[in-house]
Amino acid sequence: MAAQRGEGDGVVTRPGETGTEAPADVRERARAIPEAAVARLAVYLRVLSGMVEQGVTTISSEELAGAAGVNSAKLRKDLSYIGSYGTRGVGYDVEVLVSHIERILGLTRKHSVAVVGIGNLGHALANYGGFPSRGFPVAALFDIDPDLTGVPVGGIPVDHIDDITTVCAEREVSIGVIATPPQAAQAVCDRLVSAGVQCILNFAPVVLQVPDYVEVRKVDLAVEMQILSFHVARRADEAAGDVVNGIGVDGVVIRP
Amino acid sequence: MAAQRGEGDGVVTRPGETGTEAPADVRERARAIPEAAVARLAVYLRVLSGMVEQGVTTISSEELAGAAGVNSAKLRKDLSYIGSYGTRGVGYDVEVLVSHIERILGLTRKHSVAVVGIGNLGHALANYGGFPSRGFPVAALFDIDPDLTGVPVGGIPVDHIDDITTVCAEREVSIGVIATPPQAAQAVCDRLVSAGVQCILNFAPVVLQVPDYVEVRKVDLAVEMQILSFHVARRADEAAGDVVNGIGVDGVVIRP
DNA sequence: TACCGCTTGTGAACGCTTGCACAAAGTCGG
DNA sequence: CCGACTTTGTGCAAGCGTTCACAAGCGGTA
Ligand SMILES: NC(=O)c1ccc[n+]([C@@H]2O[C@H](COP(=O)([O-])OP(=O)(O)OC[C@H]3O[C@@H](n4cnc5c(N)ncnc54)[C@H](O)[C@@H]3O)[C@@H](O)[C@H]2O)c1
Ligand SMILES: NC(=O)c1ccc[n+]([C@@H]2O[C@H](COP(=O)([O-])OP(=O)(O)OC[C@H]3O[C@@H](n4cnc5c(N)ncnc54)[C@H](O)[C@@H]3O)[C@@H](O)[C@H]2O)c1
Repeated sequence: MAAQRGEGDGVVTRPGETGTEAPADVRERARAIPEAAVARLAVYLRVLSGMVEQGVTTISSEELAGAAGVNSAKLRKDLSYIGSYGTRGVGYDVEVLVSHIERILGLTRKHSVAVVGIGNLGHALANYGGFPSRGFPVAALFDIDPDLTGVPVGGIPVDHIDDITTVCAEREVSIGVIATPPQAAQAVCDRLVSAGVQCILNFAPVVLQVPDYVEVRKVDLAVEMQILSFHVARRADEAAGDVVNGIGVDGVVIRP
Repeated sequence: MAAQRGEGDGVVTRPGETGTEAPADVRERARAIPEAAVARLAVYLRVLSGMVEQGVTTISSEELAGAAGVNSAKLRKDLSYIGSYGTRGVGYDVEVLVSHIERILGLTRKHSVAVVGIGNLGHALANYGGFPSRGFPVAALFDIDPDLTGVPVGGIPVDHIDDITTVCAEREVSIGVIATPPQAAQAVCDRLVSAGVQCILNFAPVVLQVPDYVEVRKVDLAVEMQILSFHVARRADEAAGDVVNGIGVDGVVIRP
């Protein structure tokens, strides 16, 4: 059972398995791409797509880094993971970069998405135009409520959860999105996995148990809020603690 | 202008500034809490809250780690950042742990939330019961659409975006949530900051520019999808590349 | 052609995070 | 009261990720 990855996670790169070390082949010098870099590549791609629309043809690492909110050295290192497509003294060709990032992220293929749980959040997701436009067509919607079955949401009729296996197979769903109440999330997850879905995006505030070969990412908004809350508290402590040499109200040093 | 933190970010802990080293005070031995640990503490808190409801009074690091999907050593280290509240040979008192995590995360105070942009996503957020129940009451809703002004959503009437400064001050909003179209996000962000909001959760797929003292976290679902897509591609390459010693179709080694 | 200035790509250092392994410390049964 | 067993808390080492700094490379110019 693999734990899912999520927002606050630090190191998530799969470590190269030691032990069965393959011979030092020349081709082995190419590196695996750190997951943190993958996440940033997706951001660069979005920024670059905007650049293309504005008619920008060339961009330097400094400019792109500024637009993406990262350090330019980090940006160059991230891009170096996918190859050397820049021109020294000039910068990067925007369209070339876009196509290479898309290739690495596997966006040359379409990835059909299924949303399970068509409540408040599920409706918003089904209606969201940002998924199809970025290569993730929403191909199926599921709910347990029989009153919803057949009702079109965002142009797609809702199927009953019991049909999940056949429908997912028919429509070649590769990504499942869980937007059910937390109590139902694990069961829904299990059904998605049985249906052959190997990538899951989970909005329910529960830790899902899945086989190792399934990739789970979670989005927990309450956790995001709590991290922000921590920073509010940190700031308050800082302000109050300045007079006592940086010691927070609870005796915990916030900034050493 | 500080870049916002988000899902895939790795190291986000503010490094202790070297140079002006304060005298080695006894109280200084306490450590700052790494941001990665803060995110996990929020998860532990959620799991522990569930335990309380189930009537569990004591839990070992092994059990809690399993329920939270992390290594038990990591869990113990995370908990050690906030103090020593376990009993050797027994485990942790669930309620004690809950209260201490809540204290560290600043949840003893209520943090009022304002949602800006009451469209598909804004409606879902306003109706979501998970925020108030975890200490984040939604105190204000804003939209630019005059037809929405005054309409109650999730029990709260929508205010016009032009009133953001006065309303946020009146209701002591400390967290702003941006759910507007991307084109409007930066302007909305600027207005929130002017209104004194120092913590922002951004759903719009844009990189926000904010002053250093403002904390931004972003949730970009398309980026999440693209990370999943990368793993799909990785897997496909792995399967295809097994015959050529782990080399992906593009010559990029996915798993060395 | 030779030089100059600019930008990329990357080796190396540094610091954070993780995971191991174990002493310390407490409980429980006898 | 003691000894065996359980579990915490943490020093330490290894692994990643970030950042610095600079040689290498390219276009433009004289
Ligand atoms: N609404 C939000 O803004 C928001 C924000 C963050 C997280 N979440 C989380 O997302 C999830 C959904 O939230 P929501 O507000 O949309 O809830 P909701 O109650 O509005 O919708 C849940 C839907 O899931 C369906 N459902 C229940 N059990 C099911 C099952 N076994 N199989 C298939 N469908 C099932 C229900 O019929 C309902 O339509 C929850 O876990 C919630 O914690 C929601
Ligand atoms: N719907 C989703 O599931 C989803 C998922 C991921 C990301 N997002 C992002 O969230 C944002 C909102 O998505 P949505 O689907 O709810 O869009 P939407 O068009 O349904 O709603 C946007 C709302 O913002 C309001 N608005 C526009 N300009 C404004 C301004 N200057 N000030 C205040 N309000 C303003 C509009 O009146 C509208 O009510 C977008 O940036 C989108 O990319 C949405």
